[in-house]
This record gives sequence, structure tokens and C-alpha cells, in this order.
Amino acid sequence: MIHYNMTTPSPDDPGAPLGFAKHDHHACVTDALSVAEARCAEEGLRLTPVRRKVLEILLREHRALGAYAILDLLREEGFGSQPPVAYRALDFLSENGFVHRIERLNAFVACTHADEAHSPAFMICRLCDTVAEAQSAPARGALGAAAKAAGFQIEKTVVEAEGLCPACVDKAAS
Amino acid sequence: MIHYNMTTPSPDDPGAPLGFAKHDHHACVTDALSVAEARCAEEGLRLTPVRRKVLEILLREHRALGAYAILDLLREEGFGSQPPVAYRALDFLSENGFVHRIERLNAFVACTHADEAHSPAFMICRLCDTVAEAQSAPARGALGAAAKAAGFQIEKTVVEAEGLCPACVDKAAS
DNA sequence: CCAATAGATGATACACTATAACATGACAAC
DNA sequence: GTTGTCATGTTATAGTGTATCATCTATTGG
Ligand SMILES: [Zn+2]
Ligand SMILES: [Zn+2]
Ligand SMILES: [Zn+2]
Ligand SMILES: [Zn+2]
Repeated sequence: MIHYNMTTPSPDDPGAPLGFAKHDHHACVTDALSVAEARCAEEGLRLTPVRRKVLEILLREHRALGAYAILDLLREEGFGSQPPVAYRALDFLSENGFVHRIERLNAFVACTHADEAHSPAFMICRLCDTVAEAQSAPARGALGAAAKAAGFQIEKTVVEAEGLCPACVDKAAS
Repeated sequence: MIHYNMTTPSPDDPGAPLGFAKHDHHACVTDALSVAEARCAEEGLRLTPVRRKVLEILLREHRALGAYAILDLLREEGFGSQPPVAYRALDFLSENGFVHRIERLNAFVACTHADEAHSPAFMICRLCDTVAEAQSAPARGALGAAAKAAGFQIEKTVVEAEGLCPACVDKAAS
């Protein structure tokens, strides 16, 4: 039950959060799209119109959206509006590292480190659903030791922290 | 799409895995139930028949089960069989630390450290769905640093590693 | 150019997961 | 005994995700 409002922030709204910091969101979106296009060209991946549009939506919104919320936005832009349309695009994008799935929210967020290979960790605000991406190396710590001891071969890790973002901490304090 | 087989292992089957290790599973179940009963008595929590049965089911099966799989087993034992019955029991048990939710599987597993307060991490085999619980301290590493830098207050963390359990590594090698 | 192929999309139907809402029951406090 | 509280039963519905099959579109090889 993610309670997104459906309105898209004006693309050059300087107050939109990347992670939790203010930034030039318009450049942020166009840059990330360029990077994605370049990488697809290099690697022979097909960034088709639907896939590109889904990535653009997630970049614009800059927070986790459920597949059905994405589907609503796709419909508004004239694309197919059945669930597989969104899920297939999201599969492509997440298999190739352009978006990440947030297990805790059953939702998706655009990657903010589109280039390098990485093992992401997320900070999820339980009040405003904002999501920030950080790096993690869980296999190096206690978990890695436990896995080694148990003979378990780690292939992928999910790390998601839930709590309060800076803005909501302030609100709660007042 | 968790593909559990519905059969319950004979309660004293010495081959049932705890984590990934063989152990005396019958004692494992009865001990954990005793611990749960003791703690509920201490803290004034009500371990009612349904709640106790759900915990028993998860202890017996010793792996992650979806709410509807639990519901099927509850029905067989004469309890109510509508979704809220299972979800309410699971809410009680997970709020009080007797079971954990595995976000990645939309499923639940009995805690194997029922006593102490802890921040669990899980190792999930992608072939046989076995789940082992380990400890983690993600807030101490890179994630904690990132949270501090961002002003994010971590309240809870989800750490789930996906990969191959020892048994499935062996099978894959052959 | 045409046919064959492979990948992508469209569309229907369905399966799985979870909660809202309301009625009933059990039990303790007053 | 009435009231309040917590737990359970039950119905209905919301939200999330796939299987399947048909169609389209872009290569590519002849
Ligand atoms: Zn990323
Ligand atoms: Zn917030
Ligand atoms: Zn535990
Ligand atoms: Zn396994």
C-alpha cells in the first residue's frame, strides 16, 4: 500500500530529492537516459520505446513505484496497459541494472549508479516512501562468514534499511 | 512460486535441515515451542491455539512457507481457513520475533534464535527454497556510514542472500 | 526481394498475496 | 450482569505477478 500521488513533478523542480539531497533533477534524468542509451548501444541491448519510457518514468519520479502505478503512467502516454507490458520492461531494466526492485515495497526504483557494477543497499523512509540507494558489501561481514561456514554460495544479496529520512525525522521532532 | 511439497517430514527424521545442518528435529521443534510458551507467559503474550499451531507448522517444516500454504495446513487441522486467520497469527508471531518474514519469497520462517533480540540475515537457496538464519549487523558497515552521512535513521534492516545451499552446490557440481 | 528466424509487443485470462470490514465469541474488570 | 478488550470467523475485495497465445517487426540468409 504505497501511497504515491500520481502527479509528476515539473522536470526542472529543484526540490525533487535524489536520495535525500536536492539537485538538478532535469539534468539528472536526461543524463541517466543518455548513459543508458550509450550502454545499450555498446552492449547490443535494445532500449525499445516502452523500456525507455519506463526508465524515464522511474527517473522522473525518483522514488519507488509499483508496477501498476507505472502501468497507469504508460497508459497515459499511449502505450499498452496490460500488466505484462510493465513487467517485461521492468525485467529487462532490472536484469541489466538500470532499475532495482525494492522487495520490501514490491516496487521499483531507477538506479542512481547506472554505470558501474554494484551491489546496492537501500534506505526506505517508512513515512514518505522515499528511497535512497547506497553501496553495500554484505558478503564481507558477518553474513559472508556465516555463509562460508555453512557452505552457502552467495550469488546476490538484498539489503534494505527501513527508517526515517532526514525530512521526516525533522517533521517528527517538531 | 515457491514449490514446497506439502508432506510433513516425520517429526523425528534426523535428516531434516536446520539451517543446512542435520540435527534432532523433533527436539528442535518441541524445545522452540517451550521457549515460546515460556516467553509468552513472562511477557503476558497470548499464544493462542491458532498462533501456536502456526508456529508449530513453521517449526516442523523448517523452511519458508507462504501464508496460503500455512492456511492449507491449518485447514487440515480443523482451524479456520480464510486468509486473515493465517495473516493475523503471522502478524502476532513476527511482531514478537517468533517468526520472520522473507521479503524475497513473500513467505515466513520460524526463528532459530527465538530468545535473544537480534537482527537476522537469511541465506535462501534458489533451487530448494531452504532458508538458514544468520546474524547481521548491516548498520555497522558501509550502509551505516551512508545512513549517517545522509541523516537517515535506520529502524530495521532486511538482509537476504540468495544462492546455493551446500546440498544444491553438490548436486550442481555432479 | 523474399522467406525464415528471433525478439518484442498486445491482449486475455488466471494465479498468488494481502487487507478491509463486519459479525461473533471468550474472558476479565467493574 | 454489563462493559470493554482482545481474538476469531467470514465475506468480499484489493494488489501483485505469470502463463499463454497471437501478432508484429526487425534482422539475416538465400
Ligand atoms: Zn544501483
Ligand atoms: Zn521521509
Ligand atoms: Zn530470528
Ligand atoms: Zn538447496
